[in-house]
Amino acid sequence: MRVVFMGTPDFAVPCLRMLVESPHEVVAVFTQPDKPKGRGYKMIPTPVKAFAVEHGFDVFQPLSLRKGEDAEKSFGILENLSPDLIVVTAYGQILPKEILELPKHRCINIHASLLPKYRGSAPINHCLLNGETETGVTSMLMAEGLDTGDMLIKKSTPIGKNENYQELYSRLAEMGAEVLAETLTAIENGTLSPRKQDDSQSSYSPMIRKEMSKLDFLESAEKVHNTIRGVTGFTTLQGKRLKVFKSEIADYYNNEVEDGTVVNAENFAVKCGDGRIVIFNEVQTEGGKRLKTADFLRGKKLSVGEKLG
RNA sequence: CGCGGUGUGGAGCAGCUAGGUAGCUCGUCGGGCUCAUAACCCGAAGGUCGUUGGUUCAAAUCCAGCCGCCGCAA
Repeated sequence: MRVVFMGTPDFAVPCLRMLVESPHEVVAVFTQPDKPKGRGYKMIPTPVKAFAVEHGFDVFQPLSLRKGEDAEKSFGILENLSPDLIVVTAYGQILPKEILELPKHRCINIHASLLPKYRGSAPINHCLLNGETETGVTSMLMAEGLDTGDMLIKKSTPIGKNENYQELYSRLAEMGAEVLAETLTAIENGTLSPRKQDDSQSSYSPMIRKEMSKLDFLESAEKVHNTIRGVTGFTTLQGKRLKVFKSEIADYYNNEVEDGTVVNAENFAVKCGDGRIVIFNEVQTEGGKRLKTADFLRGKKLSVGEKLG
């Protein structure tokens, strides 16, 4: 099949790689425009673009597919390419009806959740924030609504108790490629069996806002832990910003100190609102590297009784 | 030219403000103690102090450029 691929972040790369390794022909790659990013406003290509360029694909980066000059041009390009299928995953743009109906086999989307739950742009984060124990990847036939299309193939996986966003993200990205492969096979064999989503069971996961990652030690240890896992928590230690990447919940309690107090300086254990303790396992201060707590504490003096936040 | 931090033996840091013997915690190696241990004791190896140049009798430390890593912001 002649396939057009649309995707933007790392999550989409395994799917594109899968297409490269398949017998299908990738005729074009669409990705979001490069944006000035990082310190000094350097222009950074999207991961999908970097991969696509490396493999010699034509890359298009329209500002919008829905309106304006770019949208018209893009539609013209797609018409000319006359793809059999458009594969979309984590592209970051909504496709207009004309495009959805253009390819012979329509457009399919790879989404990182067990639909109809966690529709929207940040399913993985919200899954972790809510302390889900299972998630997965679903492929669907794209419809006009946001992630509302009929489901094709769904794979699930348990979520580790202390698994964080990055870990789950990369697992699901690989799983996405598997789901895509199976979906393509089904399309070729004509064995697709689209299933409608049960809208009454649906939920929506909006974009992550900075404020969501601020740790609030008045909350329960579980909530704090889930924030760390889902969106990488941050707080303040000795006047400096401290990011927390990994954590676990201790099996003991402490109701004698204020919330947010360090109760063990040897493993960076902090008391939370419900009296339970969260242990930080991987942290980073501004200017510093990301470190395992053991390494972090070798150079940083931390004492019991210190308050965070 | 967005703001700021940082680069010191294998790891994490101190030392730099007021230039002049390279320090701490840990790891590694050797030995000892112990029924035994990631515990304890003794000892050893290992560093062009990111890089280039400047100031100086003397630079990890002061000055300038370059490179790398990171926080904020976008």
